Amino acid sequence: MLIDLARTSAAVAASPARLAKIGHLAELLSRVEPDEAEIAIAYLSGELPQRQIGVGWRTLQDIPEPRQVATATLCQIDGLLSRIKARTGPGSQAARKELVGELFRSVTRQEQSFLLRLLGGELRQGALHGVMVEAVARAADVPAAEVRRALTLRGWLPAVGAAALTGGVAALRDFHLEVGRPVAPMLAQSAPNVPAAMEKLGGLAALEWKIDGIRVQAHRSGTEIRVFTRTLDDITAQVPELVEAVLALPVDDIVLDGEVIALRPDGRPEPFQVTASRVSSKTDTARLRETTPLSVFFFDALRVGGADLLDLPDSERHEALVSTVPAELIAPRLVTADPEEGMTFFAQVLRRGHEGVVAKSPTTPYAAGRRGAGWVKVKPRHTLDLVVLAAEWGHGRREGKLSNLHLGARDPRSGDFVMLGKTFKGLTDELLAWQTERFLAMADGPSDEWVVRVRPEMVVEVAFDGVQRSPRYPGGMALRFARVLRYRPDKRAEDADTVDSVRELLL
DNA sequence: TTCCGACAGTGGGGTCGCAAT
DNA sequence: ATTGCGACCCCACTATCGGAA
Repeated sequence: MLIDLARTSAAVAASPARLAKIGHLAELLSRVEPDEAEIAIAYLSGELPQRQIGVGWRTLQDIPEPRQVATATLCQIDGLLSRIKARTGPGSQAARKELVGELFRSVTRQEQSFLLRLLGGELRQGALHGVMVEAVARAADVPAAEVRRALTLRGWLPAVGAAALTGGVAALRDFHLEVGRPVAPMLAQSAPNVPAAMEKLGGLAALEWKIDGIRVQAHRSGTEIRVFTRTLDDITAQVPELVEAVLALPVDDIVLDGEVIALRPDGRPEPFQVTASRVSSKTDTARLRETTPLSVFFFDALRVGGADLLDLPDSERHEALVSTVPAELIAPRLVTADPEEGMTFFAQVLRRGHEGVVAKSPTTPYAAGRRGAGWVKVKPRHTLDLVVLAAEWGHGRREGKLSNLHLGARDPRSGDFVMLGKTFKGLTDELLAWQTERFLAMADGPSDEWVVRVRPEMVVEVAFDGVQRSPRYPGGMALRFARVLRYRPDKRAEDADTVDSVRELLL
């Protein structure tokens, strides 16, 4: 029953202790029917078996009154969500809205609350994937490592969890790396500079170009090629250059990890926006590849010639990569234990216009789907002193606190401030409390339900990765990945950085 | 007893496709 | 032709729990 999940979710949200959350989830899983296990695991880890159904925050406004008695089963809900997803074409928005209304009319208030959070993509119960893996392990009475291993190879926890509940360890061992079925890619931690990254790895490190493009996982079985993104979406049709490159390799059973990027004729990278536009365009690919060709840089091999390499150390996987893929398709790499040499390599990468480096431990296996300690990325960081123009009320654990800051640079000609973007990052609870009080006292001008405008007096030091062209902001530029470093009460607005100094970074 | 790895949460800018206006 | 929504590309950072040291 849906009500069982709603109650479990509420209990999970109410217990701060992770072990207690795991206990609640495992208890539910231990009494779920086999044919509904997959749905239950998906919902309670914040996912839908349909993945996306075309319903977002807007469609979830104006929810009808609930009913009094809970009767909905998981299969009924799942069926309705599939019908919603299937609605496409003219009239589909109204049809979806109607079906969403039907869905919410058929459940109680507590179930509505659960479904709202689930469909809105914000479960807010302090448990998603990571906690659910532990809960599955406990409910199925199998080691969590076995669940994680199967998940690595299958990429979809509801399927793995359902198998564990019905078939135990034996069923989990049946999962293998399958060519054509994507594996959750390994992610990197970060460090402020190359020596720090190398120290994290224990000295010896393989440094590779960090390319500012789109992560790709390329599968080939015979002459069949499939290309997947970080979230395991299939983008094969959008990247014909990559398909041809993989088809030209001498091995026909292979899984590679890499990055695609649009390069200019001189070999320097286009801005990320250009690559993103090219890769997400589904029409006119033939013409686009003439004007904006894609290049690929592979940096890992998960399978070569029928052999799974996930558990091998990085150095051996890279050897396999080098022996199968031509050098011009591989991210340049330097193995060194010398921080000085590492810094030189970093400087060279930046001079060529690329984003930074990823330092890798030569000994670590491929930690699929995890932010493994074996990979550490390093990027340069810019900072500016900007002026707070407004602040937005936060959500969730930031409810009642002014959170998201509107940032402006000084325009020396007009004396006005030009907005360059927003940030909510880098703020501690203490800082959130302080700025809420402070900005309410500084409030000025028209404020609405979400935004409190303030007198442009408070200077804040902001770190960011770069400046990009913006179709949205008045100065035509915006900061990428802005985050607060600290407030500068010692500075006045007149001391803040100007739009001219920001524009210089746009080059 | 302290340290630190892993997770969840809180949102950022930009782009596309599609349906509605 | 334009606008709004949903989905997805890139992402940083803090708080917290609980096992490791």
